[in-house]
Amino acid sequence: MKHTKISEAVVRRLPIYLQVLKELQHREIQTISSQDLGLKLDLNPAQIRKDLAYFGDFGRKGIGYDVSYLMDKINQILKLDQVINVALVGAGNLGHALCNYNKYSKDNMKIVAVFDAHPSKIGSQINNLSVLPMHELKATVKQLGIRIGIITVPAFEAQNVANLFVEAGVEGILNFAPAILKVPDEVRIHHADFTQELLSLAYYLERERNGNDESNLD
Amino acid sequence: MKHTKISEAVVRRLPIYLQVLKELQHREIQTISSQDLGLKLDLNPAQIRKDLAYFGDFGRKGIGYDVSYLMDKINQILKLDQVINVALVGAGNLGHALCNYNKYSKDNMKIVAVFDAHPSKIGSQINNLSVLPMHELKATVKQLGIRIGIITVPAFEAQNVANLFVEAGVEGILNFAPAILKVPDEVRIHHADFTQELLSLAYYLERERNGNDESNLD
DNA sequence: TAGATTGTTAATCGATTAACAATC
DNA sequence: TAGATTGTTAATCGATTAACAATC
Repeated sequence: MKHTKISEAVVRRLPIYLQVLKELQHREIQTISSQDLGLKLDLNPAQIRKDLAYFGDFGRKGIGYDVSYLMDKINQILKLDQVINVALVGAGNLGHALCNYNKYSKDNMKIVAVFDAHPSKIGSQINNLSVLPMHELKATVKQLGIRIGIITVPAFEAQNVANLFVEAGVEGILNFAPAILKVPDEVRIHHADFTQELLSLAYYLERERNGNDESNLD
Repeated sequence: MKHTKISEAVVRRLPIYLQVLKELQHREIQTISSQDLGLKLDLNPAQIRKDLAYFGDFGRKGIGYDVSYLMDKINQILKLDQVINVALVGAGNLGHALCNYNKYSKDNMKIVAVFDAHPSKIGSQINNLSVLPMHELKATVKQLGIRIGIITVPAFEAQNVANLFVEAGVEGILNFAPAILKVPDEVRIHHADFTQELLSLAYYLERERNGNDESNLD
């Protein structure tokens, strides 16, 4: 099946498949069926087959999917078969955490430059990268062919940083600040705002465990 | 409109509404229409009205929504009108980032205990909380009435930590580790795995900008 | 061969959007 | 009053699931 436009829901599941496949490979399991993948991920096997079939015929009838082969294919689909350079702005704790994480990750996305606006941060080392001042952002992005920008600054500065990234020519932005950012349509923006995950989690808690027995909302 | 079961998609939008409302309140704007909210958030106004109408009649025909009133209502819906105590396991950079962020946030979710397995971390201070050893987790959760657990440990330890949280009786878990965790149905689990956001972002990049002009996937 | 499992079509389910009467 | 905007029903759109022929 070819090039219907792929829905976001499908794309968001691909990294999850990849995660499980990595684990299977680690455990030296050669082959997996959509059935078993579905069990691991709480997903319908038909959905998994359909997701994968958008991109090609990766499985074998009667057998299932070859783990390594499928990993390769999903990596290709996600464009992780090429090196993708990433820049990060905001050398705080979160910025540190991402850089560190990245250091140990085995995929082709690499944070290759870190920026911060605060003079006290500039020049400090985050795993063998020197923190650079903001005015070097544009030139660095061009020079290193950086294609993705990560924003880990406070909310009130996030839009400015996004503007700088757009101006510098990145294709995608991953924003960790709790702010809604406006960018041109051709730049893809993803939000990774954990406060939102936390707040929506609260919805599912039981109400009023102790005392304070107010009437209901409605 | 009352108690149809509310879909997850709706619940996940509530914190976003809250975010915009906060900003409007800050700018001393009293009232907003679904139209204008929709413009700010790139959402269909009908959807916003429908989302809110699941929970009550919060708007006024011909006028719109009162900003403060709607904030109060959404806070109630999300149960943020009560104090919700949170524990965090994993005092690394990411753990630090979350604690710090939390310190400045004005809502009622508070990280009130931090744990780590590593002896060198135990006893160290993260904004006026002492990092506690894992064996105190259960008792502390009970004692402080902790209802949500945050996991910021490496992937291979995440399931163990989740088990401890479940055993201690938390109602919800926010997992930052790139791992699929199994928990009983009665415990709600949300994932905040930025690697997945990053990988799915890569999908939307242009393919092969320089050289290496391979044939297509299919 | 018989059993397993894919890729795909058709059926179902759910979420988004349009439209509009009610009303501020 | 006239204009604006809600809450809600009906229409549309899209995503998930079931079912099954093809085939390893």
